[in-house]
Amino acid sequence: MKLPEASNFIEQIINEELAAGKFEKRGNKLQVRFPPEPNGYPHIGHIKAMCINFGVKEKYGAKLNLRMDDTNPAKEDYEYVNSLVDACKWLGFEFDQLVFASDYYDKLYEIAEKYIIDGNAYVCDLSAEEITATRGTLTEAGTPSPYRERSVEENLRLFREMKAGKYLDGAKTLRAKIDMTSPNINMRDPIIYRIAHVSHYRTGDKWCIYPMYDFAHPVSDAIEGITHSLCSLEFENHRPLYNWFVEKAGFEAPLPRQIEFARLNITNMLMSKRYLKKLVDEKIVSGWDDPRMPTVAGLKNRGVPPEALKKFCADIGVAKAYSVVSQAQLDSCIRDNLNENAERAMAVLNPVKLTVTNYVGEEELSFEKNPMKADGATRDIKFTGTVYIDRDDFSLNPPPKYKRLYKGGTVRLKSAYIVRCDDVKLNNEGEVEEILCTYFPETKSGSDKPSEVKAKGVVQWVDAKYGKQVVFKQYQPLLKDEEYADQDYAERLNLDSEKSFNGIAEPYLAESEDGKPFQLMRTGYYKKSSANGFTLSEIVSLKDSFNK
RNA sequence: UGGGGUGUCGCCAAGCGGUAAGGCAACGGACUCUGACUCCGUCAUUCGUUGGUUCAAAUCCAGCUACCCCAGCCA
Repeated sequence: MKLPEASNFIEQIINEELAAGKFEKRGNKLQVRFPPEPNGYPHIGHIKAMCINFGVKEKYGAKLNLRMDDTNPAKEDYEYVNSLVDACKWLGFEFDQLVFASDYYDKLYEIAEKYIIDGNAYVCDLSAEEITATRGTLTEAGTPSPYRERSVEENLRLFREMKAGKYLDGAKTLRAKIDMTSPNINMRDPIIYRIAHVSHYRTGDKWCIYPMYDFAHPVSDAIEGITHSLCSLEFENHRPLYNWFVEKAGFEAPLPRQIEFARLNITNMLMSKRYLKKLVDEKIVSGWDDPRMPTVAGLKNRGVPPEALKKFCADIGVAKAYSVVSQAQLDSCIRDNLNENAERAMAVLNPVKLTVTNYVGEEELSFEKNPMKADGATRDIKFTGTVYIDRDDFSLNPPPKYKRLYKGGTVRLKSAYIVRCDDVKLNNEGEVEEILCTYFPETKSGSDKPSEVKAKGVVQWVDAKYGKQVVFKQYQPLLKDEEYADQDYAERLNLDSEKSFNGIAEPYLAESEDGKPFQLMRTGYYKKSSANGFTLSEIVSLKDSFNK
């Protein structure tokens, strides 16, 4: 059998198993799953998990189910399952089936009865507080529940009564009979079913008992025939329990294997669901798709190409070491993709008038749509000699090596002409009101003739007559706020209260008629120290363009 | 103080007993009608630490140390 080249330790494990013939019985057909709980919108952390799972699907021709781990009716809703499905679609990930843990409720119930019959589970009358108290601590063993030795018949009767709705929430639980003295606290008779008279978004009021994750997840995996159950590091301690539930349920080999990897952290980006939900609920942001959100919807809204996110995930790799990836690495992937694919437009965010005093009339100039594409596609832009340039592109006191415009200096108006600044009009406050220039006809963009006149810099401009004015919606950056951010978590992400986080410092967004996004790339900063090249905040979705 | 994990360049991360890949960042320089892009060059005698095994160790063994996870009827 020819094995694909493993690109991470998980695939390495898979290759070893394949080589050992572990899956021959099932024709070496593998199966994985992406199992979010539909209780929030997926964020960039989910994308990493998707890339890992869909990566196995693509590399090994495995089957992949998108499974909603919906075992806690209190938090889940269709709004979230839709957001999860949308995220997969947008990222171009095709799953084989959309399944729900709640599809398995009947089967899960049957297996729970089997545990009882086999003497592996019992109904416990202890209250939540009592269970906590008897569970022991990290260093002390727990004590067995007084209900631990009930007969199979009694357990079965009680469990059926639980299901029938005879008891109040919290009155009883079904517990796995494992080992109250286990050093692994997860093995100290964990709860399998709890009573909750809560309506479920899919099963309605059919059930008043709901399975716990620790039981439902491994068994769902086994039911589906999952071979590799990939999850994040915090479930490592649950693995023995995962195996216990699968084995005691009586499934046949090859049994699903849980493999854990480190979840994604990015500097200056807070991704905890609790935090994001709070931002949405308290209307700090416009919604889950606010462009400042690290959600898939937010990223999409911001103009981030899905391919850039996949590239990012491929670049950062998969490992078990706790890590915080620098946001610069994400930005780099986005920039690369945008630079390659985005159509260009010129825009000025902070306009100042520039008049070419020796220019009369108007003409059409050719503007390259994307200098990275070899097709030479252009669009026409009009020039009348009166334009706006960005205030940052002119200086009254030019520092050394300044490459843009200043009095007496020259600069090229991109795609147009080289101009020389002759004079500047100031207003009462001493601010620049108008820049007066002379242009050099022979320097017209595209002309082959070498000109005497040279310009070191190039600036963007917008024609005063034909340029479109767009109202930018400028978002306030989200700042670290004790009220919204988990302090410890924030500290680990190197959050600096002085700086904005969640990826955007100054997002400018504008709506257009055709909804087609344009990428605005500002020219670099003079000061290399602050940013050599643009940062993410300078590449924004411009849903309209100037001089279009 | 119990158990489970992890420690390789500023940040990710390969490496799996034969003498430290790659990406991001940074720094030089070339080029440029976006100070971008592109290009070329620099960037770990050293792999948490101390010992041991070996002709040979980041890789094997032992001790130490740091950090992360676990005591929800959440996932």
